[in-house]
Amino acid sequence: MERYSKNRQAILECLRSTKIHPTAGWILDQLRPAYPSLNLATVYRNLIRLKDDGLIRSMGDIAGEEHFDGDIQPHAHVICTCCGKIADIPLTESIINLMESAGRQTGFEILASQLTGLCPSCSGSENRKE
Amino acid sequence: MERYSKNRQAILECLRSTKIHPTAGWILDQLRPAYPSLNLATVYRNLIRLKDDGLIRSMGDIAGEEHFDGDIQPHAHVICTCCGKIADIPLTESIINLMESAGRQTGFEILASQLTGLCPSCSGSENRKE
DNA sequence: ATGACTGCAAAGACTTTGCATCTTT
DNA sequence: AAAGATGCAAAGTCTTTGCAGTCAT
Repeated sequence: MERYSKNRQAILECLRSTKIHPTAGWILDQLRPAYPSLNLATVYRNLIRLKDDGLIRSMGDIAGEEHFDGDIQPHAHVICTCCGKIADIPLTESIINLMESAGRQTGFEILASQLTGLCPSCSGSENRKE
Repeated sequence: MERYSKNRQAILECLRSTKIHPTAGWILDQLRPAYPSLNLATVYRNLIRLKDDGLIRSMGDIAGEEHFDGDIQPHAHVICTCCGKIADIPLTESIINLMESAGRQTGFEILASQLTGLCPSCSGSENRKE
């Protein structure tokens, strides 16, 4: 069953050591120098595995690509729906309360809060894109 | 420039008349009976157009597909990261406050709040998926 | 040895694009 | 007639899968 894998370990560490919320491709790019034979399919497979094992979390698809997060503590993000930029926001008590009350209301087990909108750079341009 | 299009109008009305948050494919399925020649590419093109025009809003990719929302008022969703199920939650004052304060903190123009987690059906099974 | 893990290439799923044709103005 | 909108098919992205070879136990 569970078996050690240098690749998987590297992927997990890569994810834990960055503050950005990377995609499979970004992780591959990071690890390629040290693991020249590493393959994108392997990255995907291990990300799925790590996610299923609860060691990482997926942020879902953002701007067409799945983003992952090495921080599995409940926390919050702000995401630009235009360019995909992601910012962390501190997990205030009001957010925690919100997550809890929404969970009670809906029966969901709320794990993360993603506020979406337009980042400063997109806010001006995208509103009237053209 | 802007020109009337029966297809675009139908897509917009379809989106406004449903409470689910559909994908391009779902919209096509709905409209096919009345618009037999309607094409998926046309649906996509018009969704992009309507989104750029600010008449609809994208919820981003959920479970691999982009979902759209005919309700452009700021509001909140709960999304299951396992099966993609979407639930609306009433826009309470605490959520509004949260969105505003996050906006101030990050400089983003916050438009929606998406709480993610596991729905009741996935909560039991997915946690220990296997 | 055995079964998990990997690399590679092929296949999938959803979305976008090119182009000739049809519509709206 | 002119410019936008559409249908169809081809091309693009990102992701998953099949398979034979490799590695950890």
